[in-house]
Amino acid sequence: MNFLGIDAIISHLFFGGIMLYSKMLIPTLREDPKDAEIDSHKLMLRAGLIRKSAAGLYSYLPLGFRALLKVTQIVREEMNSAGALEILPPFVTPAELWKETGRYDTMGKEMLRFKDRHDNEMVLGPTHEEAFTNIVRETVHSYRDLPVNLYQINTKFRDEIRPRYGVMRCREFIMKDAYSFDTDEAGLEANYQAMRTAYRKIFKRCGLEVDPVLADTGSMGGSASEEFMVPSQVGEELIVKCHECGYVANTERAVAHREYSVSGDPLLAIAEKETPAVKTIEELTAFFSTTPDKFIKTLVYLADGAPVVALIRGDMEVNEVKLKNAAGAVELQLAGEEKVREVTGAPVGFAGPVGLKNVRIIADISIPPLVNAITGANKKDLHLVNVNPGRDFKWEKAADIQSVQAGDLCPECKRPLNAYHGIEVGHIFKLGYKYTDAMNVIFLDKDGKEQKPIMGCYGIGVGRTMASVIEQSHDEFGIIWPMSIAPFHILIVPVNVMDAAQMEAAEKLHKSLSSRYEVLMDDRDERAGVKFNDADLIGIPIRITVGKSFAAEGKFELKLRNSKEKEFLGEAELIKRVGEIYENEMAGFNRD
RNA sequence: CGGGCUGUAGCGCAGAUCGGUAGCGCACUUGGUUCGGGACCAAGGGGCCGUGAGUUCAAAUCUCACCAGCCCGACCA
Repeated sequence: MNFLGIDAIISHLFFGGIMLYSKMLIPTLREDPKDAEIDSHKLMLRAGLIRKSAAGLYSYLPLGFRALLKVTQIVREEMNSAGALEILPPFVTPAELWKETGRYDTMGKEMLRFKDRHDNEMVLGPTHEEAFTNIVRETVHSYRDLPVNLYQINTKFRDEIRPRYGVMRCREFIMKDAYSFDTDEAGLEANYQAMRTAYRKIFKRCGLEVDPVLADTGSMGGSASEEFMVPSQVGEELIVKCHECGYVANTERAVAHREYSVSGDPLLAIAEKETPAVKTIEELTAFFSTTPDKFIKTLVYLADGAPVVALIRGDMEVNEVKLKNAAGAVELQLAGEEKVREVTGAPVGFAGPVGLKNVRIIADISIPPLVNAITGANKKDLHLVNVNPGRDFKWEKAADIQSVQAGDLCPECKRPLNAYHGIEVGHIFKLGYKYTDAMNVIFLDKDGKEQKPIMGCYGIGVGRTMASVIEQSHDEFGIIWPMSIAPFHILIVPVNVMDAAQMEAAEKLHKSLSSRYEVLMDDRDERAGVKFNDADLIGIPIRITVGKSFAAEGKFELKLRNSKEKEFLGEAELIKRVGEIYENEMAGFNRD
């Protein structure tokens, strides 16, 4: 074989050869499997792309595996051309690495730990910052070796509490993850932007519309971070977007523009007010005949086990991710009734910041400007009026801990924000020095001085990307694959395999098209209806039928999966037309 | 881990109230008729009724325990 480049070789290895439906394993299902809830999951099972082996564990069958490989190949090409280097580290990592950064204790149960026969502690990699940082620590010692951006396309395991939606959120999954190391922040910025651009190309080539949205950095740590979101009703993330100026952010970290008018009213004397069984903001608003923004809502949380009191204006909701970050906590949850009583001395509904002792208080930025506010008195059936922040209570920290919703104002241009659900298919982070510090990665700069590299990391859920494509591109009959990741480009359907002339023509066509395209031929002795229905289900973009029109006038029927039109063409015209369609579709994925 | 539900053939389900040793549709095998949108006829194969214990002459069915899976909440690509 000529040297064609790694990408061509990979394509050849996986996709070469003449493919017959009868020799494939495509176990299509007529009925929806009862466990599948969302369309992509149903269709992946029905079209014979995947089979489940246990909760959150799936096998990719031939058709699904081919599509998956197409996605990984696109990822690989774009990563390579962005200057990243592919490596293959082990899926199992020793616990010591995780202990170095402290994540062995902070990662939680989604990280599956086990011991080998020598009693060494091991981890099934849920992510690979430590492993990659370690490789760089061992191999990179000079600024001349930097920057590097290493990546893998490899199995990950996260012992999800609740796997669901098939391959969309499973426990074992394929992920592309890259880790960049730079000498300085400018270098990181360049790598980050290169990845951002590569990601847009990757998803575009997969036929997906994505939004890069501002995101929370979560347990990875770091400063800037963006998620690549596929808008979808089944998405598990809530995104707010401004159609005016383009501001897009995950609600976990979105901010809203708000006016905090400081009234010139004189501060009145604090006073108790009996409020028998009046607990919710709604009830209180009615009871005091005022508006919700006059109240200080007081919520008790447990941050890593210790109680934290969050204060927010009555007309707003606390965003727990923001609060968690403000509190510097790893885990955060609303405290139970007993804990509330313990901290405040009163039942739920009567908590307030005045007089609270020995507990951290985090106030939303909406709190300090309040004047003569109303809040719980930490006694049953009692509230306080004319409470003034600063005078009557203090707080450890004031931070933006408020939830942002559709209708709130854009922080950039002050127009109302819209909200939609999205599937997170990729995530890019600027990690900073978190890992290189913890693991003491050193290189010598030009002046021979010891420095630490600055890191970024960049992930793509490969299986999830594939599922998102199906979620976004299907109809009542089945999958509609984009040409770029379809398991085959062309499906040839001889209607009657017993008809020698038809079969001969179909085989000849199969041979001549196979040199340039991936062609599957449905040579099964099945009725036309069965073949057409399976064809629609598995969603190959180009369908060529050899049947009636061939018998009558020697013409092939050309139909595209994404259209209802049929064309009837002789062989030469057909081949030309297929070429046009293919080239045109593929070019479309690369256009800006 | 909390709340709700389900485990019977490869898939979808019935049978359970009323205990008597398992059935339907699809899929599968064979033969025939059919043949452009999930055909028909005939004959077949396939089940430790999730696991274990208990009650009983007898358990898919009643009791208890366990296991697994699904849905709703906290984790995330």
